[in-house]
Amino acid sequence: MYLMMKMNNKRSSKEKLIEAMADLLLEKGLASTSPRDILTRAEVGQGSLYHYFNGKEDLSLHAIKYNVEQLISCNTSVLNTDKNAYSKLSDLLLKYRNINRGCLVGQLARDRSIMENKELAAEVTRGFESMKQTLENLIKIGIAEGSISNVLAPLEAVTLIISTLQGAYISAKGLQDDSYFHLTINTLLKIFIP
Amino acid sequence: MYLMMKMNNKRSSKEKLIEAMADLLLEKGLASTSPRDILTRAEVGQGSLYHYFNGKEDLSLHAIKYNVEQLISCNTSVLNTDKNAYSKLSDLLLKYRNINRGCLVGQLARDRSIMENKELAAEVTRGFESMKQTLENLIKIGIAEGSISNVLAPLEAVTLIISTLQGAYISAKGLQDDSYFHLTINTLLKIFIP
DNA sequence: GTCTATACCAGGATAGAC
DNA sequence: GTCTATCCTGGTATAGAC
Repeated sequence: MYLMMKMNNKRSSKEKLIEAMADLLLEKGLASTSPRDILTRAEVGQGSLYHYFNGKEDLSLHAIKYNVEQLISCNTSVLNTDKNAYSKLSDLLLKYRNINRGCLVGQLARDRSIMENKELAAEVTRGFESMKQTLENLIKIGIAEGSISNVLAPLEAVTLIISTLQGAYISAKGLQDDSYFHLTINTLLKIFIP
Repeated sequence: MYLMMKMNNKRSSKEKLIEAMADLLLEKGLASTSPRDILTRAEVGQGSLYHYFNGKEDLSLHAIKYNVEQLISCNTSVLNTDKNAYSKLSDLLLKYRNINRGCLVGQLARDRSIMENKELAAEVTRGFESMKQTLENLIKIGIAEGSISNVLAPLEAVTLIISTLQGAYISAKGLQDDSYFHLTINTLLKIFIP
């Protein structure tokens, strides 16, 4: 019965609001997203927003958590394959990545309005930490099994990977040429070929 | 006489406005910077803003140009030393870089309001192209003189460097730990040791 | 050129009916 | 729970005096 509710594709107004906001945070950012935008996207009335949440920032917290969970579950599904560590790394950096939408947590970290709010920032940091932990484990396994080069220590490798991934979106944006995203990631991967 | 004016530290209202806006774009971004913010920072009255410029976005264009010129002249001064190419690369990535202010052009590329305006975006892209060209020349010289490793082709190297630099700011922000900025840059530099 | 006053609109939230 | 009406504030720009 409870499962039925979750599986039902008729989402509640509350869910619609969270998902709409989660999208909008990636698309327009917190400051530029107005209540109007949210209501239009969610297809619910204004009453619902203020019934379920204490305003925009409160809804943001739920939306950010939603995005972080999405990222984590996405990463988990990549890890649960039987490829070698290097292939998994490649998948993490290229699969499920939409250059227009940007990184699920990176976009949030770049949002000043979000990072200026301690509560919201903490949630974003949780996402980054998770990503970092996931990558660190993966690198260690890769080095052990020989599919990933050991030129860099795991922590160095992880730091480089996360930064480069985040920056790849920005370079592509700044140069106004999306091909730089893939060029960057492919170059990055090259470094880890044993 | 004309030089006198330029050397005079009594800046004109117009210059004050451009410099104030240039700062604010890095600090708060375009959308979150209001005319009030600008006037306060520039210490000029409201009349001046609309006398010299056609509103906020027009002023932004001048401010962005100002920042791009700053970056270029900054880079030029690093290149005009007699260190080897590797040392210059290291200086470019670490000197004159303020983690709180962010990259002079990277911050602008991350600003949606800026990049949505074709004219403003073009100026930001000019800054990126300049950075890219500067680095590419430097890498080629470094490879030729033997101070920079040739494991990566110049274009690959440049792409990786720019992306990683930009992403380093974001990782530090997302993880809420500035030490990741330097860890990232130092790891990046390691790759280019011959 | 610079100032003050004014106007207008949008963001964000509240109140009370249904 | 959801809707509509209303309200307050601040961003942005204009007008006209000096």
